[in-house]
Amino acid sequence: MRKGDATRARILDETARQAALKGFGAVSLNDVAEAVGLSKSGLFKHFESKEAMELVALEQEFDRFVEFVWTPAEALPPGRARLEKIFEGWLDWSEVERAAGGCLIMAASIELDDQPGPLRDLLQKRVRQWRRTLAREMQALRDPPLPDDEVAMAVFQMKSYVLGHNDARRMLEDASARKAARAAFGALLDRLGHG
Amino acid sequence: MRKGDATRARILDETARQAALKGFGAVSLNDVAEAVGLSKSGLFKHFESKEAMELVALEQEFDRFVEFVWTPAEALPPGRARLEKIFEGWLDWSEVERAAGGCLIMAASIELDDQPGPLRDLLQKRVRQWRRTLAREMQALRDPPLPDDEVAMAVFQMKSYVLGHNDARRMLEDASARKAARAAFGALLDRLGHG
DNA sequence: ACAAAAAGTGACCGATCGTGCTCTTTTGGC
DNA sequence: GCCAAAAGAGCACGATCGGTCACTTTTTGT
Repeated sequence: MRKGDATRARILDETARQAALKGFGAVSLNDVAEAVGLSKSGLFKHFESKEAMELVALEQEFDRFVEFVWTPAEALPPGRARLEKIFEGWLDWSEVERAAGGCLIMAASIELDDQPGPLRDLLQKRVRQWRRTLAREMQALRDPPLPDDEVAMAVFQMKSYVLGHNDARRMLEDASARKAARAAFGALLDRLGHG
Repeated sequence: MRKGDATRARILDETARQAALKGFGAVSLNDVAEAVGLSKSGLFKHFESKEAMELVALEQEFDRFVEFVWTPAEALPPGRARLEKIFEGWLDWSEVERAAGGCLIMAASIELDDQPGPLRDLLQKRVRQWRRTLAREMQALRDPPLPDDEVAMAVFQMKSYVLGHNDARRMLEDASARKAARAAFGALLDRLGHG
């Protein structure tokens, strides 16, 4: 069964890649199968349906995100340095990840925000979970900790800058996007720091 | 020929509605035709291809955006009040517009950012144009005007908050999204005001 | 080495995709 | 009211969609 696991992993990779590029709705089983060197029916030995395949691919993408963005930051002590590490890792992720397709999570968030189903449910669950993680890190910035609504506002702004960076970088092709995002986030931390 | 124009307008409306809901790639001529009460082939009397139809629909969506967000603000004198009006109008647009589908422009930006073609070209052109408009308004905030890079940063943050609001509102279903966006933008204007 | 289980193929299904064609109905200018 | 032109219907096309099934090949545990 080890051979099968490797194939399964390649299928999931390719699914995530194509979903980031063209959207989940536009992923074709034929294209995925061809890209991994399988026949279309071969896919069904690993997943019972296209939707099930996409669900696992999205789940795996979140795991990869956590490992890429969170795990390196976890080594640092809670506080500003850790938050900056998270932020930089997040920007890296949306630039580097999946080669040309951009961040699958952001793309899926917009594509699925009005299409009920298991994909949307998973997305909502994990994105909320990530937001709680960010809130916890924000609270570690100050002692005594910030009130909840101020933390929520800070998290809102942090995520906004990541989204803005993605938009500026990918759609506008603005080379200074990262500088702007970094400056905005730094200023946010400054404000929180000596409030 | 007036009858034809009315039908054409309904086709474009429906195309934009479905594109906002499911993405341009997932719009089906059959669905559009059915929704406007036409046969599929009837669509081709108004547009020579699906892509041409989508292109006009997107163009019209930008015109609508300008009228909805910019035109009401234009009545106010340049400065903070006008910028606040723009920002509020922008948030309204992304909440109200197209009923359930969210803002087509944001959705298309993410869907098409890596898919070359006329749709992407149009998108890029109009989004850049809108950004220049915002920059001009930001410059009117101070006398002497802000340096260009500070203006660019302010525009970056403004758009980021709109994107963040959209994400929080639609994906996270966070009822306080608007409050957070408004607070963040107000603070940005404060910083710019007495810099 | 051998059998069982897993992995993968190819043909095929009904549905739907975008699009072209011919034909009929409707509309607007005179 | 007539007539050309515009608007639209209906059908069929080749391609592709997700998915099934019977069959063959490969891998794995023993």
